[in-house]
Amino acid sequence: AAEHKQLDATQSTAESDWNEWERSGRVASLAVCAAFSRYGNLNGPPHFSSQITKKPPVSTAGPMITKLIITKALNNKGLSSPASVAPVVTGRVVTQSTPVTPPRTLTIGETVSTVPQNTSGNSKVAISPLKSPSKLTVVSVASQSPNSPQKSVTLPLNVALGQQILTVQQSATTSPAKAGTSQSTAQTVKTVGGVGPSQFKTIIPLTTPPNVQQIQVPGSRFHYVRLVTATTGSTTAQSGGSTNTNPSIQSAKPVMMNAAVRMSVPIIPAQSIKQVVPKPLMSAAQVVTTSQTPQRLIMPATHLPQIQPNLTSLPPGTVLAPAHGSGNMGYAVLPAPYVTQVRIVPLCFSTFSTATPIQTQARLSLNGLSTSEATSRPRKPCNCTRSQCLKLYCDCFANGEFCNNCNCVNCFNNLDHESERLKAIKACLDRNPVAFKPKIGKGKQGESDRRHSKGCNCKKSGCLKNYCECYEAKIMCSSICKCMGCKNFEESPERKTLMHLADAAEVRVQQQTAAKTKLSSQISDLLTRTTPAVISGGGKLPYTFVTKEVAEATCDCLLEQAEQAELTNQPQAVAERLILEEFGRCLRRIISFAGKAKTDCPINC
DNA sequence: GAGTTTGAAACT
DNA sequence: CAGTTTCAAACTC
Repeated sequence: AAEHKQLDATQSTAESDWNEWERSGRVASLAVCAAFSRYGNLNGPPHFSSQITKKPPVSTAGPMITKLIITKALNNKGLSSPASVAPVVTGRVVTQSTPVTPPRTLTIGETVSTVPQNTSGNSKVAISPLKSPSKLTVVSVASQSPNSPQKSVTLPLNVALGQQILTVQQSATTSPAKAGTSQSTAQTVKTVGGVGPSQFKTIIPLTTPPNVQQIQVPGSRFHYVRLVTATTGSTTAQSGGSTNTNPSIQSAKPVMMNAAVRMSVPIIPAQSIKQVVPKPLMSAAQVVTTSQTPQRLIMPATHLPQIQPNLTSLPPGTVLAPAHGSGNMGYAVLPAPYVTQVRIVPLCFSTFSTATPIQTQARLSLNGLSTSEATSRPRKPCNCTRSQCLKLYCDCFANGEFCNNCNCVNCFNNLDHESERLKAIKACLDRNPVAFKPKIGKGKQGESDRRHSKGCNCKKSGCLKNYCECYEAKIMCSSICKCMGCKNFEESPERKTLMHLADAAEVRVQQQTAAKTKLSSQISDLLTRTTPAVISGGGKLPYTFVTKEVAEATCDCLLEQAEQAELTNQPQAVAERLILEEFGRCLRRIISFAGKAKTDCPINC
């Protein structure tokens, strides 16, 4: 309670910026994934492990914390069984034997439980995409107890908005005997706020120190946070759990993003992770209702603006008390950038120790790429030299991000200087409670255009250079600007000229980029295809004629054979033979034309 | 790449 | 709150 009071004192001056945080995409789009336990083995790339920087995993006999990853569009590759997908219904906690029922909206304090029939000891958590309900990913996990029932949880991530509020908690002391009758043995999914299924947030319990991993997703400008919480001190988890009867659980594939967003989320056994969440900016907390119970984080699944007003109006740091009878947990709301920072070290170095501090922080493996390589929201590296990156001069700091791959000198904007960083954040908020609020927001009510929240103060640039924050944000100056000689208004001819020039330049850059890419591809292709051309008497070998077009045509032929075989219900062996024969014919044709080309072209072109 | 200009942030 | 200083990005050469 005392802590809450303190939080209240510091945050009470801050306006409710939650919506702004979300609008800016700086609040964690919370990735949810589920139910890790001592036997959990959501295996990501085996050579990676999150490095906990502050606290080791805590063994607890208390309520099991379920780890969730809400992802965007997903595919269902890596499913242990297609059957796991079919019965999945969003919005419910279901057992594998639970028949399909429509999603429903749950309210805080409400517990929806299903009675597990199966006590195989494995849980399956189906994770639905944020925006595409048509694709699901099921991540196999194991429950804490080897005897705990098999479950599937499908998170009702919304089709269009993906605003979800979910709480998933699971009893740690599930026994098979009780599993069939007790609600405490079932996972509980709560939708806070009691709104329609289109709007949710994600609530992650914090009863044990969760490990939060910040994930940057290619193609997404949102931050994702993955929570991985150690639930027991058992060391058997890393060996995969001897009592796990479902081998597929051991081999669950990383969650894959589909379409443009392809991301492999390495999911690591909780026990192998030695990471804790850096303390959130608790000085900015606000106690809504006091509670002596553990706190939880509330983080939105996406940044989308149409979020539940009753929750989104809460400022970061808000602590919510639970509804009576809903369990003994409070909730805290905070912006993701101040939640955590991730460190990943290869397992080959060490699983638990010797963090490689800054170099590896905030990098997660995304299909083999580090986030710095894969992120689609490139942030310019800062070059701060004197501010230690702890003042708003630093763009990274101002954006609530840790410095990563920057060129800064004497940087304190990292986990190694977390206390200084938190002090600096507090100082900034003391000076300006909305210091971290995006400067570019919606205008007044009724105004659809974006506008600078404070307005600019330009004097010499005419607000037509990037010195001007309005111009830089590609918005026009407004009445609240105090600029002099402003030319950044709708009818300004200078502005129009600049815009045209900028557009033309952008087109040129795109064209050049495309040309470079094509050229690079062609060179690469040429290098791989022509290397052996000098042998064999100076003539090109036939396979050097396998151009992309030829390869595609060949594939078409093979596919056609496959389809024919399928249509005529040929056995697989026959189908394979047909395809191989077709492949042989294709090769013969290529060789034949290659020979002709050699004959026809005396200069060996 | 070095030096200059600019305006926001920080300070007084 | 206004004036000044500091700072890092934008810009120019």
